[in-house]
Amino acid sequence: MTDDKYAALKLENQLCFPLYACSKEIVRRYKPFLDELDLTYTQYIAMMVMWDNHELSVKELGDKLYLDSGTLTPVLKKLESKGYVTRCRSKEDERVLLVGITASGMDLKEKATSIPPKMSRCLNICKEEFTQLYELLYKVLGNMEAEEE
Amino acid sequence: MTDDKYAALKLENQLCFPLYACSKEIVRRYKPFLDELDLTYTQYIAMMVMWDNHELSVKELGDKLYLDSGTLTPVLKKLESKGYVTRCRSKEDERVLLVGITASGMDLKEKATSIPPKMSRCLNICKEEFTQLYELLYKVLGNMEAEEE
DNA sequence: AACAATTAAATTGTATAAAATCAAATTGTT
DNA sequence: AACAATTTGATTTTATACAATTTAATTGTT
Repeated sequence: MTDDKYAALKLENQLCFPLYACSKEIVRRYKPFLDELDLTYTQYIAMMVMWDNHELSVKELGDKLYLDSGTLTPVLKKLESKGYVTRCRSKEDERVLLVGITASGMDLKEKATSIPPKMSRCLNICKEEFTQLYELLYKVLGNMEAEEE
Repeated sequence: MTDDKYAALKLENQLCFPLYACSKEIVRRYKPFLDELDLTYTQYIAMMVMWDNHELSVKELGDKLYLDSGTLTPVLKKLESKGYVTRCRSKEDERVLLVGITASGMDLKEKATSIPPKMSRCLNICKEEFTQLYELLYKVLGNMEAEEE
């Protein structure tokens, strides 16, 4: 019964499903912590990139986050309305919209330092498992990107 | 610089991010295959459960898929409109909405058998890595569920 | 210089997701 | 039986996501 012709169509034999479920669950666990900063998960990972890069284009941000302008435009407008980032066209190329971090946005980084340790406790996995999972996920991501050739 | 006080806030040191990105990318890879069946990814995993269970409540379906009625109600109405499932209240308990699979819904299973092998090629990972990743993901899911106590 | 091709964002439309609230039905307690 | 508490699904609201289209700007070619 486990190797019938339909075995590959069972939910419990999928890799995509635990990935999908795990991703959603983790985002859900972040919510109470992120609520304290008044950030959503998408806004949080966007801010993470901004904390490290200070200024970059929507395109560059999208490449790092695997998100396109359809998703990023409203997220960035929200972050702008909260005063964490600025949005202005590049002088060199008017097509490019440069996203810059504000002083207030940099201040938020300090408050955010409490989040990673809280989430670590939530995941409750050891260092070896973290590394294994991390490497496998980036390998799969790499495989898929390579496929686009 | 890698172990400064902000290291844990870098995107490349997160586990959540490759999980989130990987999940989205995989769902995106499914799209062209699922388009042939006129199913979205969420509809596809819902059908997977239906192919195996034939009839169950929205609650039971939600428990299996980690989704609540807010997400499932529109998905199931769509699947009903396509003629793949039926939706009717339980005679024993009128609060319960039973989802049942139709003959047309079962027929779809045959067409869907082509999908798993296509996705396998897309992921391009060996059996050992598949198993490792699978087990790590279910372990994390289990840890998070256990935490709810 | 003229203009086709390309590129970057924004917009539009469809489908998720999750939290919060609501309504109806059922169960437990007295 | 009366009624409070619980359970189930639907609805509403907010925020993603992504495909497809549009607009504006830039680049490449002749």
